[in-house]
Amino acid sequence: MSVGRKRAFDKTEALETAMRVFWDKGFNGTSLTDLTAALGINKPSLYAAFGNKEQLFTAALELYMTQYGAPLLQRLTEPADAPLSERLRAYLFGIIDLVSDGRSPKGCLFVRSSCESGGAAVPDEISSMLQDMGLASERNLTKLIKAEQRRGQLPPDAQPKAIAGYLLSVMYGLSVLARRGKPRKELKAIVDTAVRALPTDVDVTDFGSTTVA
Amino acid sequence: MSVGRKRAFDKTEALETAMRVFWDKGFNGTSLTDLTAALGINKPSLYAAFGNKEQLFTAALELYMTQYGAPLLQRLTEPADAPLSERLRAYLFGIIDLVSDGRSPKGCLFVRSSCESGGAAVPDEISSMLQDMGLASERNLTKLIKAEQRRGQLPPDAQPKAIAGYLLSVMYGLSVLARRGKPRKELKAIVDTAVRALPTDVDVTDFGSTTVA
DNA sequence: GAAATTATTTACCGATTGGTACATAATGTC
DNA sequence: GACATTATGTACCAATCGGTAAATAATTTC
Repeated sequence: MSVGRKRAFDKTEALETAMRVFWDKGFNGTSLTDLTAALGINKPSLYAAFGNKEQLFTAALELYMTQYGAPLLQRLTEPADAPLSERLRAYLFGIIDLVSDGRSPKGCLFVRSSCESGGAAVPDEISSMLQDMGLASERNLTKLIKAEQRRGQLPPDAQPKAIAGYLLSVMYGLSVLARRGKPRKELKAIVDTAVRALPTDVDVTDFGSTTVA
Repeated sequence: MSVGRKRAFDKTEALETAMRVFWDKGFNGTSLTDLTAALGINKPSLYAAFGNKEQLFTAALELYMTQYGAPLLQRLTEPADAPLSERLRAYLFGIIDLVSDGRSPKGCLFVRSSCESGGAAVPDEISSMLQDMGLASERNLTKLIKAEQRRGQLPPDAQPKAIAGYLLSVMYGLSVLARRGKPRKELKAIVDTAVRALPTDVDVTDFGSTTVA
């Protein structure tokens, strides 16, 4: 197999730990000392395994999105026979569980990093990565909303892009409120309000386009 | 009047500039060199005028809230004869103008600072200040919603706390999206969706509590 | 004009930052 | 066991961090 001395730590596990440190302290707020202390390894080992701080952060962010963010997406489509409002509710409840889990830092790593980035305080590569992730998730959500509209889960005059942006806005807001420590129960009440408010589950089967008069 | 050498810079103006640096780079991302460079003064002058970095930040945050945030609040109550939905719309449009103004850093200083704080990466005093501000604005908004409900601008079964949280959530989300550079027009479409969705402006004058059958 | 007071300038402080050179230890190949 | 290869530990680097001591410049009071 591989030649040379074996790594004394689990790389996947170390990345997971690093992710949580960034999640808690942000990119700028996390020092190499924070990382090596949390991972229990020295700097040369960290650099040999992950490159530099910036590369470690991008790897951690990718892990976060694929391991924590992406799995929730299936709640948006399954079960397919459930009304859209219920699937949205399930999805947003999943987001709440993620951003207000007592075992993890409060809030969302992606949201906090997005707020931190943009200026000159964060490397450009990280900023553009966050930008791309944000735009991609927005496109995907818009596409999904459009499909739901075609299925009759939303009125024909609804604007998928605005609705997708609206949902993202609520999601991001939940993350900020969770970071502040807002209790899970209250976050769920917000989601209930946000979902109930949407023009979903209107019965748009065409049983009379002319009003009843 | 005052004795001794006169300050060579305008303190108010300097605080305004410092605020914009923090707004752009965050507390951790802003160095004293960033500040002294932007203000055109050197460190001892900065320390003599504002204390230390932490105190300068809190002063900047307070300026931000009173000068940029607070004035928008009157749109929530005036004109008093306008429907609640229109006032909410006007308020949120004001927020959009604030967080996506080309002449200022994108996003909201309060939101980005809230995301940055909480962990050990930001001094406790700043974190608790942000916490207090957040809770205060939530209380105020809830109180306002309750009053509107009493005036009949919201149905009696609406939950003021959840609605206030919902509005804050949308607001905060808008700030995150604005930070990412989402165009103003799209942000306004989101607000339209968010406000139209609310159960406002329902005519709750009691013209029949029993359904029509 | 002397004294007291306040601001600015220069130069510096110890600590920490992200990052690395180098010697040593452990592993597989031959 | 010799050798190539990879990881670890120590010790270090220049640069920057937040913050300050001390000398000088400007201003009011007397």
